[in-house]
Amino acid sequence: MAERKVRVRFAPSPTGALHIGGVRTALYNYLFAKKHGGDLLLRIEDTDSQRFVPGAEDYIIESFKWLGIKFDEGVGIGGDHAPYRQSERRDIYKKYVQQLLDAGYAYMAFDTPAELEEKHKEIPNFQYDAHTRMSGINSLTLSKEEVEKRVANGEKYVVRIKVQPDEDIEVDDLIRGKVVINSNVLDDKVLYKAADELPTYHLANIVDDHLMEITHVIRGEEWLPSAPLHVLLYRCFGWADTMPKFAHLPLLLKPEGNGKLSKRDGDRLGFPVFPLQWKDPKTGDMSSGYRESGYFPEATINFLALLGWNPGIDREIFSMSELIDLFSLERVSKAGARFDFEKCKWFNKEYMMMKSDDEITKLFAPILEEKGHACDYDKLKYIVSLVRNRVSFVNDIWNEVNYMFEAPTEYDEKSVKKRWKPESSTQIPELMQVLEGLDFANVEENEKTVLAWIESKGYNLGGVMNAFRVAVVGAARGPQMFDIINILGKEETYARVKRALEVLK
RNA sequence: GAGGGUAUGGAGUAAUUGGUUAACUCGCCAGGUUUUCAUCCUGGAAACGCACUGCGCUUGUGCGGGUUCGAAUCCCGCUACCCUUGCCA
Repeated sequence: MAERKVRVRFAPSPTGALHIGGVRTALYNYLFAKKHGGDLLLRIEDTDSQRFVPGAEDYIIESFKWLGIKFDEGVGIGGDHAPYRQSERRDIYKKYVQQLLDAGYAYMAFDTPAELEEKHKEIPNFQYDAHTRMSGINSLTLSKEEVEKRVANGEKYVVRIKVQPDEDIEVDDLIRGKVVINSNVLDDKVLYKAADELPTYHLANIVDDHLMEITHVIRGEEWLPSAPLHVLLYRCFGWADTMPKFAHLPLLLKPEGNGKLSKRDGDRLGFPVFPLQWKDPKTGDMSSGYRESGYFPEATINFLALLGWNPGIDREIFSMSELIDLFSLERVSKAGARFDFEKCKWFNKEYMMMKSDDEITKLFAPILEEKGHACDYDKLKYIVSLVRNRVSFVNDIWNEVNYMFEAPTEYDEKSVKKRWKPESSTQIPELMQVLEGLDFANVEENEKTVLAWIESKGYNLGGVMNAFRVAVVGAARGPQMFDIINILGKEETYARVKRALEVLK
């Protein structure tokens, strides 16, 4: 076979917000494609008319835009293989379904859902397959005339694949090696529904992957059991020689216990499982997103990349281009990866520390405004520079600087107990006298002066400064005191100390 | 029930493809630095069992065997968990 250009796809269903596991699948597809100079396509698999959710498609596109995962072709971009929305490819599927029917690889089945349910009840482990299909109502058991009559009457039927029994089907998986399944355990899966004139996933994904010249199918582990069916379909169509290679990714597991990570876990444990905030159009339920929670897209990507894959080197912080460079399916692990939210936060903090003061200040400015405070840009940048390494999120900065904008209304009990000593009541007024003649903007000079004074008096450095801190801030927190009073200014500092002395005694 | 997949400290994972003392990161604990917090630095516990600050062991990569001079890596059996089992994807 001639060397084909690598082409992979991410093919979500527009049934709601994009799950973070799906994001990781898309990421691995992206990394793989870019690593090999190939293309990544975005295909929308909306063949289930029942589960379609308006807005989901836009949500998906916006999510990837935020994350920095760029598609080369697909919905929202276009390309040579359009349309990329399966609901717009009806005629294509119809043609291929007919091909299967004509070749005898598939048949029409008229059994109603109720009839099938009945069979499930009657026969234990019932499945529509080689052993049971002859007792069904289908084009294999009905006369040609009867079938035609039913179709002409507009009777709803489905097309099922006719799986040949007693055959070992091999699936070569790039991550798991060879997986063999006997065709006896496969059922005659529904390929097409006449009711909405749409194929099911199984048929649509094979037809589209073939037509779109997909070379590698990288998808979640939940697809592994149906992979043999897909192999069968490639054979039925005569496309076996250009069949894509498969790679089934390990699942993202709940942080504790077992099972797939779900939306509920996020709600329950307090972390997002969606890239962007999502409001369910039906229920109105809000789900938080990484973006709104203050995660940087690069941090989210970095964290996700290392969940189920590792580059084999002792480093954890990687840019997208480094990830592309390092990525390989061989280093994807087989076992499901438990979602570690703490690690995710750590990543964000690392990225936070890599940002410039300007970047962070610009991100924080609107938050400050929201809190009802205005601040000169340069001053805000100065403030941000003082506290930025104490938080993991830009959103958390407010909690570190609120006292710079609002005088304390009460004093933290623990801090007072530990830091406000009897001698503080005399030392602090003395300190205020020392400060009186100083220019608060001269931080270094002031520090030098005050430290010298403390030493000359034989006071304890920590004792004086911490008491001062409690008086001004209201608690034992914050950056260096001389920076704080510089920001507050003389007037405000004196007012706060005065009040503290009255309250704390 | 059936079929498939997976298994290394609490979590993510590494281990030159059979090579000796199971590494790294997060988290946790302690110490140092500091004007509090954070950063930073150093150290530690943590992979088997138990009456878990300790003790034990037939030293331990889910469990039990086996092959081998040597096993997390290979073989056999088992267990647990996960996925699939829709006219969903």
